[in-house]
Amino acid sequence: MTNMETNQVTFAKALADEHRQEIMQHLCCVWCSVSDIVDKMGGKVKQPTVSHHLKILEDANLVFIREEGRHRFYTLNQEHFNMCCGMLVRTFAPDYNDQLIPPESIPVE
Amino acid sequence: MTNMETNQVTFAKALADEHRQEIMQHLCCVWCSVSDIVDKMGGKVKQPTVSHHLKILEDANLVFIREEGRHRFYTLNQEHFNMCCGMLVRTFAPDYNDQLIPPESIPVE
DNA sequence: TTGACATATCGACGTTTATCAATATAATGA
DNA sequence: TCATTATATTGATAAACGTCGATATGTCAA
Repeated sequence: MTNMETNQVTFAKALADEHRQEIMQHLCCVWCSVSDIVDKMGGKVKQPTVSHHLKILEDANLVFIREEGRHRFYTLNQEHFNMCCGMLVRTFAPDYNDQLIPPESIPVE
Repeated sequence: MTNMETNQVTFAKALADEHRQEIMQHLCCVWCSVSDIVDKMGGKVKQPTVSHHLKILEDANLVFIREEGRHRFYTLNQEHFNMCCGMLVRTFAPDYNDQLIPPESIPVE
């Protein structure tokens, strides 16, 4: 393993495809089987392609997976997604890192 | 123009390369000429490659450019970077979107 | 005006990636 | 058991991408 890429690059690569982002939208807040996603993609891509994209999302830790019989259900891992975006902002937009304020720092009235 | 890609895909593609991310780090909070960057990359890539990467960042609106004589200075556009990350979180991590609160929504005491 | 410097562009090359048809694997129901 | 369904894997193909040497373009200094 000579050329291990960083988390931030893995994350960016996972997002760097139109169809993959559309799949991610379909998996946001919802559990879907592979064939569900194929249907939702409306013929734009075939089943093996969807499986391929899901594998990339899985390798990037961007989906949770639940196996049930012959089905495999996927949903978006929002927590990890949020964490990656946080890292990106801290790395590449440090001037804006303070512009969002964590709720616990706000005094109750 | 049949196949215009979304902002979020353009943004992700711009980040989806190890060397490009390293260049972005070198441009964060600092103005650099092209040859400055070539030097900072320590021989990993040549000048035409750096120019190529800078063009991709420029097309993604991720750098500010200042021309000065025969030099071209670049620096990271943190505001746009931050905005893109915000869009991504709203799109793909809506459950975490409320965990950070914009300052203007907080009443002064 | 000339030569050196800074950067962008071009053209070629090898690698990576997205895609699909075909097939393998595995679970289900008849 | 057997046909069907759901998904993953394989192998092939084309397109996209990163890289560099060579070169074009433009600026500066002597």
